Amino acid sequence: MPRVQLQQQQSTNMKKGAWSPDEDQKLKSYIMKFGIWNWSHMPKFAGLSRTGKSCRLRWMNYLRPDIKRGPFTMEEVEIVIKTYQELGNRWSAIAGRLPGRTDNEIKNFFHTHLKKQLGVKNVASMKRTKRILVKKDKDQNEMTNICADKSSPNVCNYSLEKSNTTIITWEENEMTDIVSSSNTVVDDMEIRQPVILGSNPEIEKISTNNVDCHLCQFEYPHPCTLSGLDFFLQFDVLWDA
DNA sequence: AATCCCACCAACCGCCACCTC
DNA sequence: CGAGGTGGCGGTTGGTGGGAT
Repeated sequence: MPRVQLQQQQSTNMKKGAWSPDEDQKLKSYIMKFGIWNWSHMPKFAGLSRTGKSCRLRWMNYLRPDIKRGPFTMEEVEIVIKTYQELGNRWSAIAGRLPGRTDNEIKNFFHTHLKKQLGVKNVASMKRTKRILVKKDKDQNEMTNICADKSSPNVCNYSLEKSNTTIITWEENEMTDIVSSSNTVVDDMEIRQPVILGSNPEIEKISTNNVDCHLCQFEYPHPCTLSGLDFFLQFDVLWDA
């Protein structure tokens, strides 16, 4: 049987939805006793009618003993914002810097509290962010065909071989715009290599004097000295308004 | 009191990378 | 080298609760 079909069949026979306290107890006690050996096969040994994926998610995001619950502290918010600026939407990497917090929790927090303020408009742009970062991780000196969406007239398609130029997304650029617009908290913004946007939905807004030029921005990660906490506090004010 | 709206968050889904055979 | 299995990641969805009307 094809893999996808098998998965679908297994999926339909499995329980879905919210976990009951009984299921939680079964999974927790099984893992405490036998450890994690194989998520796919564990459920039936634990007496659960759940997929391995579902069990893994429940354990990782809720049942793990080292999970930290409750509202985010200011320090944690600062780390989230800083790391997002640095890494983009790599939630697991961000979670790695926040002991006890899960990627899912951080992602939810970001989407409910920070996304609007940071100007993240759509999923496609976030996917681009990921693609760029993966490429950078593999080869710091090579950036090729980063802007994949050739269907849009506003989307570029560059090939930059061994260049110091960095491509950022439109949303990252907007973040930079937000930061740079605050004179009170930004005290040192050094312009280095030009940055080419991955996508610019408002390309016609480009001006020639670089004041609002979205093609010439700061190196990514830009050397902004604005702390994440200040950044958050700014938005806190906006939320209250 | 009823309804609507919205924020929150747990959970699901699809995709991808890695590993093993 | 390719196929299949598994784990991990990120986007999205749907249920729920609380506030507003």
